[in-house]
Amino acid sequence: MNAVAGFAPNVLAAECPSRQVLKHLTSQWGVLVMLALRDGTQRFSALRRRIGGVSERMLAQTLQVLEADGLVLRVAYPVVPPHVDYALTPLGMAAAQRVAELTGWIEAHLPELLAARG
Amino acid sequence: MNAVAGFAPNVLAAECPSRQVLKHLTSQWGVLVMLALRDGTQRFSALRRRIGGVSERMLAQTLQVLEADGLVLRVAYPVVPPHVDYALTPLGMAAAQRVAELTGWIEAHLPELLAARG
DNA sequence: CACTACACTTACCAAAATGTATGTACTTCC
DNA sequence: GGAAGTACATACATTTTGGTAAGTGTAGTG
Repeated sequence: MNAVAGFAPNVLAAECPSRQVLKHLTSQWGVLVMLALRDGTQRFSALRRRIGGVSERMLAQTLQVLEADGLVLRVAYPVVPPHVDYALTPLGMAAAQRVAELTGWIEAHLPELLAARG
Repeated sequence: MNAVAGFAPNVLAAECPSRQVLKHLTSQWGVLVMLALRDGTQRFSALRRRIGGVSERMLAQTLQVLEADGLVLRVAYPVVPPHVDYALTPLGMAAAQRVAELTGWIEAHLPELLAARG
């Protein structure tokens, strides 16, 4: 399939660039941002209210990282007061689905998980 | 289904206990440990060699947290030199599957993800 | 008999993640 | 006209995370 194969990405390898993306996607706020954005385009402050406990600083930073990875799309309207929309790119939607499956599983099995704490 | 319903776990809520589990599973080394353990029971030092870049300290710590969550099973044989086996519990296997789907997706779409960096 | 392997633990330190507080420029609401 | 909302940036402090190095006790390996 890949004409320029010869290497296969592997997250278990320390030098593999996939590690970086993994870190971004599985960062504390990265996960929650992706999740929140699954419901569609939202503004910065809406996201902030939606994601419990996130600070402005962390939300801004996380969105920038995710945008740089091509997972999140940022659209700023040059108006006052500022208006900026955030949404998932097609790539981001695919990633967010996997993230949602993980978090969904956690939520569904939380009783069992908590029961493990003797 | 749930006789004692009245609350639904939601990772977007700051106080929800699911947040803790999420943090453990998506921690830098947590992800990789779960992934590595999918191949079956392994010993500490084998895991250490398998997971690129992990230190003894972090591996030990991560395994303990995952064990406390009921995701990883630790079996120590009282022999000298020490022999300890680590494996996924049934719960852990289910979780690891979701984790693997996420990392698998990242690995598969790494070219596109890296291309986003202009 | 020195050395390595095993599966850790502990102490110490550096680096990264994160929170808090503040400022911005302007507009709408009360 | 004072307050709140908007989407951040920036400086500073703190918390968390992670690395390094050393120690443990015994047994097999050269």
